[in-house]
Amino acid sequence: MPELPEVEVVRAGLEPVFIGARIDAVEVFDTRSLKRHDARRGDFVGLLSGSTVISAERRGKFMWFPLDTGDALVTHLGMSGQVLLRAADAEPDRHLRIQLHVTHPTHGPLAINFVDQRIFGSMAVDELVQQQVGVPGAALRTVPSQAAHIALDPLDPDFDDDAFVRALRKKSTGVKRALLDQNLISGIGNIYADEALWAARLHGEKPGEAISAAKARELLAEVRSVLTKALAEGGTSFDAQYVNVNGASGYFSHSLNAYGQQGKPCARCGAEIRRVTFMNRGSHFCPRCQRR
DNA sequence: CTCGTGGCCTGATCGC
DNA sequence: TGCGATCAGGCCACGA
Repeated sequence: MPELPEVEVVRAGLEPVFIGARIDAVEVFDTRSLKRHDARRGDFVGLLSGSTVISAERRGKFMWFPLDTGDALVTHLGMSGQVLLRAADAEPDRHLRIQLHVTHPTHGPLAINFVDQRIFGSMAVDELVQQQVGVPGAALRTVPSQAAHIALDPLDPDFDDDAFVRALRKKSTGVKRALLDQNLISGIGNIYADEALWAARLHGEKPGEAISAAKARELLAEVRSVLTKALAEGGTSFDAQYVNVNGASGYFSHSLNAYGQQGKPCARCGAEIRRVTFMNRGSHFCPRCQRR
């Protein structure tokens, strides 16, 4: 459920208290939350203990926190993950999977709780690698090896619009599948895919190769618009002290035009929004505005 | 190589 | 009241 805007809100909220914090101790309550951690690189707890966080980064839905050891703590929220900032002596949260005990130079001792009901998310310690990605001539990027295959997100200044349009227009598969392909464009999940397709008046099952270059650029513009609006709403709604992204209450649901709107009139033409199952997930669209 | 499907996972909800 | 089935969808492994 957390897509780019929600993940960015978490990243930005953690940044001021995480940067400069030393990780004193780590408790893993459920090893399933370490499924993306490669144990051959070493013990998760051992690799983190005693290290200091340098920065807070994000690409698409991956977040990572480079450490003074040269590695990075990688976090993916999956479907239901949260990173909750708590007082050091706070009561444990429900579904607490991993807890970091940290000390920050000015904020003092804190607990950082990785909470994840459905365990689609994860934490890992991974090595950082350098890569060339994005528009030609863009500066080298440093990224965890496990996120190196993830494309830049469309809000990244180095995102290559031309390359995206070319790649989309070579695909025989539906445009929604392409929007959800994190190797092509990152940060978009089911909700904002449906929203962007509605705004661009595109049916999600329309093959990429059947979309004109102009329409592809329009879609990209709508993707950016949807993500930017959600980011602006999310950025104002969270508590600076406690970061809390929750699929139910934290979602920017009051401004949705397609997702979850089945049975309601289309805000543009009044036709009834439909919901169908596509790619094993719900797809919401206006049958009049969005023709296949 | 591209494309499409199944599996992981828990809790809320629904029908009987 | 209880119980099984269904649904939600992030990513990845795998097979065609």
